[in-house]
Amino acid sequence: MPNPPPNHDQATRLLQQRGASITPARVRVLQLLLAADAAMSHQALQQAASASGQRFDKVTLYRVLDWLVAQGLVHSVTGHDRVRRFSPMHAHATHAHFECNDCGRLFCLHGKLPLARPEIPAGFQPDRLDITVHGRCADCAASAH
Amino acid sequence: MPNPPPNHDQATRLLQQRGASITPARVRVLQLLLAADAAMSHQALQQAASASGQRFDKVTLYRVLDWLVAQGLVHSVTGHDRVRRFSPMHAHATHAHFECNDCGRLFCLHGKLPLARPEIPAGFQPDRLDITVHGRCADCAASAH
DNA sequence: CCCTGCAGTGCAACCAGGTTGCACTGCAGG
DNA sequence: CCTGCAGTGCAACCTGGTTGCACTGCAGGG
Repeated sequence: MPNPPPNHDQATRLLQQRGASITPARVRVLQLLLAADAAMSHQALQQAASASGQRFDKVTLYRVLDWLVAQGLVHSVTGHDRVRRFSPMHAHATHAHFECNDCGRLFCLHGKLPLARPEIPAGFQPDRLDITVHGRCADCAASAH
Repeated sequence: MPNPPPNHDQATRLLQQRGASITPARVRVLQLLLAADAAMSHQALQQAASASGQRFDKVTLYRVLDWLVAQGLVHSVTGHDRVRRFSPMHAHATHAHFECNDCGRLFCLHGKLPLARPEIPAGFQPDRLDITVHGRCADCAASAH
């Protein structure tokens, strides 16, 4: 590797910007999330971390993730398998997700969105809009052709 | 009450249309769902049923619900509290949901929708679109004003 | 230098939604 | 009457997630 650690730096920088204490668990989790192409479940994170030699307790992971979400650095999505998955919060106001029917993976879609809202009954106060597209991800579509 | 049971008839009729065996559990569950103004969790269903004198095992409920979903009579939504909630499937192709941040209840929105799709990366095969509006339901908004 | 306090971590027990395996019931058909 | 099968109930189980508590390491104050 020609240059310093990949998104380790970015992860550390993001944490520093928050003025928060920089612990190995936080750096590693954020780093993994930044490198991932799909949202990661707590379990995937634990495996990925321990595969690279850093073993964290699941409680530590949950707490780190809660903390990251509270800091606004990460957001969580619950798929229909009832498992929370996490991915780094990029700077788009509203964004959609894609959930694969076959492998269950969850991706963030970055394209811009149709911003029309559905009709809301009287008295309801809308706040945020979640859009999830279900279907087949590129990998599953390819392997099933 | 002037006329025969409320949506008991409707529930029975729907089941008959499917040519399926009509069991007390199926009728009662469908009846409760038809009467509800918000999507019901399995737990809420169990309580509601046993409050009206019909006690069902939770396994029975899960199976009845699975069956109803498979029949297309009911659909399930998973809120961010990771609990599945069920509501009768009406005849709208796409429809949105409203999830209350305060009480966690889930409502189906019946109005028509903006049908534009977000941009999908190459290779992905979209299939179905889920839209969930988060915010405060009428009750919670009123009691918090 | 020791004492205190506190954030982060790990371990173990726990909780709740959901599933599985199996035995029981009731009914239709031969 | 026997057989088969759908529906139901019970109990054990699985898993994602939470809670309580003890341990560690470090910063700040005497």
